[in-house]
Amino acid sequence: MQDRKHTPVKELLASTEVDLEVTVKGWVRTKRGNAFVQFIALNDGSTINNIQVVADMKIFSEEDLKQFTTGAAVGVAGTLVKSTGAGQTVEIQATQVFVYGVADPEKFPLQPKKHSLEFLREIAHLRFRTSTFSAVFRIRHALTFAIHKFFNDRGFYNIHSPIITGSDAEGAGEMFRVTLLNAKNPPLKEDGTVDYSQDFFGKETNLTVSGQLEAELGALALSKVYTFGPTFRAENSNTSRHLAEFWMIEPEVAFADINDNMTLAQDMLVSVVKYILENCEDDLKFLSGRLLDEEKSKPEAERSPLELIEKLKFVTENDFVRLTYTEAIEILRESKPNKKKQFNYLINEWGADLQSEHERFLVEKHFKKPVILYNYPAAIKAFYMKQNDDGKTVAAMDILFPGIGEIVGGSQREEVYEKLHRRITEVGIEEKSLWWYLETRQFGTVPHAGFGLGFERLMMFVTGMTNIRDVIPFPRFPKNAEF
RNA sequence: UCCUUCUUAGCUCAGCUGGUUAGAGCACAUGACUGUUAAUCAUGGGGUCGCUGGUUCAAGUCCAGCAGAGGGAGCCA
Repeated sequence: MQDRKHTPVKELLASTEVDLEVTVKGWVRTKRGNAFVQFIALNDGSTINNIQVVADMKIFSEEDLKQFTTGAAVGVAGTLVKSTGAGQTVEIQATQVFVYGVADPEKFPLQPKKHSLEFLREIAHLRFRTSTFSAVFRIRHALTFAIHKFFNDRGFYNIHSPIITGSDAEGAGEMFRVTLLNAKNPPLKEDGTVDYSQDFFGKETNLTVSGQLEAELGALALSKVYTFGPTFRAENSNTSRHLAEFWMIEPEVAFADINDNMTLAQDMLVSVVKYILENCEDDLKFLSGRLLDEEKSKPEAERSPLELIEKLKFVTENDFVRLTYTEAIEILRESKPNKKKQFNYLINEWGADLQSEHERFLVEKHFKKPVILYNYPAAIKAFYMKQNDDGKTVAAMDILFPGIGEIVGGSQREEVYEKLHRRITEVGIEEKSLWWYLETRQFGTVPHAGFGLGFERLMMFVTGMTNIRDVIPFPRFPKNAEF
């Protein structure tokens, strides 16, 4: 049995031929039956669907199947036949069985029943074995592939930006320090502060919070590049939308402005969602059903008006709304919740930062579709963004998705040396820490633009999972680095 | 970090205004049943009621602290 070649369950289920001798290897999901015949639902992760193994108890003894319990790893040889039962088209009439690894039913935590996502998060080493998580992680693979495919098809080059960075000026959030210095007794400088010149890199280093600045350097030679890698934020964020370690996609394009940037982001989102709709139908159907079940327990007002697949199609079939920050403020100021003072933060004047409740209102109530907001007040945005001619806004854009909020944040970058330099001084960043970034504005600078897409946020949208900790295999968040 | 809710069997939960031996469903074990679809039916075992302290004749239940989790907010992707 061990040396016998086996066929993935996915292929067996798709087979149009029957009466074939086949071998299958996988994990037992459930076993049921009686003294005369036993049915085993077997899954090998190649698909969400199980194959049914039928064991005629005239051939097998009870002892043979005793270890075929939920979670056990087994091999089965037999004949692929048309099923006489209702739940499946084909099944395997077993002639030989083998147990690779037992799973003591008294101790194996997964049962053939619904478990809470919170419980499964505590056993992340086993949650791959559930239908929900196998579906989520198959989709995670497909989405990764679709993103690389989209950029490759468009002539982008993938850049590997560094994970350990010596730059502390990205300003995207708190960083994780990378050091080999003795925490109890670090070398000190004369003024009593830690002397990082004696550390491994001879300077302070951290885990990256963004690959954007490095991507810009690549774009100013290769024209179109993107990064797709892990990023780290040491923020004490305890929400269902934040992780300490997450994956980000950051394209950067030379000779491009804010409008090109918005178009690229929209095209990318539509393209990858389409890819998932076309290639992950079974998994999407399962997740959609799961979501419907979950929503049944919610009050009607909180339920989503569209089921998962409809929601994805809605994105691929409708244009995103584009409007400026200024227009958004007008809409919000005149909105019912603002006039009735239902917002926690009322919108009174231009310049206010938009809160989640405002973004939600625009996306979920007012437009009811993805919204791209652009031309934000300079005061509430990062130093590297292109300063518009009006003297008060920058060419920044955010894409807001229903249920998730900000999924993309990007901008045209400031390519004029003097303007960038002035802004860096204004916000109080040490100029010499960004000498290399500034220097690109002195040698062959061009207008360029890019954005950052939170991969896990996109995963949440595509899978309908509502907690970001459930769309990454081993989530990292405050007080948790298990596994 | 702030607000709020929660923590009872392996899992999902019930346990009212404190009152004798803490319940259910699923899972598990045993038995029954000739094709099941998270099979069904019967019987059975299984709990230091998150941790520490307090109030009380009496605490799963009330109070305080701590820890963890959920939801919301801030920061953002």
